[in-house]
Amino acid sequence: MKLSESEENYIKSIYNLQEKTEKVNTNSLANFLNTSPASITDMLKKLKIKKLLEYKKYYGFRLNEAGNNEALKIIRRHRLWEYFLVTKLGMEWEKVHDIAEELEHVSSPDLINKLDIYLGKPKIDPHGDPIPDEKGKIIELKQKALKNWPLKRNAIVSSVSNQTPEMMEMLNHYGIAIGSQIKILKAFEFDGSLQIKIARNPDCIISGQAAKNIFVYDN
Amino acid sequence: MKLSESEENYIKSIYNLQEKTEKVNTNSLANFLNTSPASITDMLKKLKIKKLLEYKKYYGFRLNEAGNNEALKIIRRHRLWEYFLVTKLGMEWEKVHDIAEELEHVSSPDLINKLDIYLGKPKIDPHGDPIPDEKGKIIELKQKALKNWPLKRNAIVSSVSNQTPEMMEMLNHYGIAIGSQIKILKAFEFDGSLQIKIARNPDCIISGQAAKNIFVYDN
DNA sequence: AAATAAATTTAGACAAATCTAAAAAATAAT
DNA sequence: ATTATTTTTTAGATTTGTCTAAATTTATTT
Repeated sequence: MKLSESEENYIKSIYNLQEKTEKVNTNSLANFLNTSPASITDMLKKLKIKKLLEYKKYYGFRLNEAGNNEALKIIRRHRLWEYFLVTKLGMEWEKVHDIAEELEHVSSPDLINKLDIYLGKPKIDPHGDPIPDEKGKIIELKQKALKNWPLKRNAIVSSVSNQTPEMMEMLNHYGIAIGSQIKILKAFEFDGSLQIKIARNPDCIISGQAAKNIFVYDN
Repeated sequence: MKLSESEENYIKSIYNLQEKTEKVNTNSLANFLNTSPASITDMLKKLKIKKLLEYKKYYGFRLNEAGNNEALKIIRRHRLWEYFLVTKLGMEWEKVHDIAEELEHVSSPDLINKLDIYLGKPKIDPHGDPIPDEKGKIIELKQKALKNWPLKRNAIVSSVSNQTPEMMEMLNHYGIAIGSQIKILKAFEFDGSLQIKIARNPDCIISGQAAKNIFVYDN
């Protein structure tokens, strides 16, 4: 299926939001993409016509199987390019996202498969996210960044990727350590910050930055 | 200067056509880009407003210095990606053009400079065309593909890149050999074929395909 | 040099992707 | 169970890049 750059961006974003919630709603997608809710509705109609979306007016939407497959192709391209930028060009993993965002729209399957082979068919990208293979299959990670964890689901802290003294100090302060029980109570879309509950301590708020660096797995 | 993908395509095409003729005209650019002449006029107005073009209504146009610099940046990206596709991903040089055409619009200077370093700052792309450096400078090649040679300018055949028996047979037939005097009398934009004069032989027509593989230099 | 042909530009229309403001529907609150 | 609030959709406008058809300008013929 031939998709415009814009359609691809919507599909990818819906896919990403679906990781956290069953059904996606207009406002959260508008917020995520920095567009108006009206634009979202417009695009939803198009994607529904293209049969990539389950969408009932006023009641939210989600990708159907075809939509999911398209999303996985886009994500595969994105993550392979990120891997390339970090491992071959020596860019820092915090800085490659925007460039991969552009490269991902170049959609020649031959290019992507050759790139995949050249990179040694990596399974995980520099941010710790899995890279779909040519069939769209992704390895199941027990471990995920806390920022990608669903709301209100218990987890155990498995690792911390940015082990600076400042980071460790903060974790200490909140009583977060490897093995801690953790649960997200609320996610603020505005800045990615999270209200969390650690073991039996009182609730606390951590930044989106911190939430990218704390990894957890199922309880 | 921030340019749209479309603007970039026009600028690059004008640059390429300028290699062969002093002033470019509406119809030849329309033909080159497979659009209508009316679309060309529309875009010329925009590029003139952006001060990238010298353009006098009805009398043709050409890039000014700013336009040339933009063109060189786009061409640098295009040729570096072609080099990457051939030398790193193992694609064939006849097949990389379309993909490079898409990749060239990703315009992060940091990306391109890191790619350049990674590739070893190549000076010539897989088609034998020079790659502009970060300042837009290109090495002066005495040797150029015949297809890029200006009309009615004497040249000497310096080499032939596709030395298949079929190719050699044809060259033989026309009396084309290394060292032959050669001159283009007319170029057919439709298929890239050329009417040429070799030494004192009668005129003949060669295909665009052949014209890509015959290299010449100044007399 | 007047008529014809070719090239170029203008006028007006259209699709894609976006917006703002207003209307409609669903949810929450009293 | 009404009312108020929030969310979502519609209506109508805008920008970019494109088109066709008609008008204009330049070039070519006779």
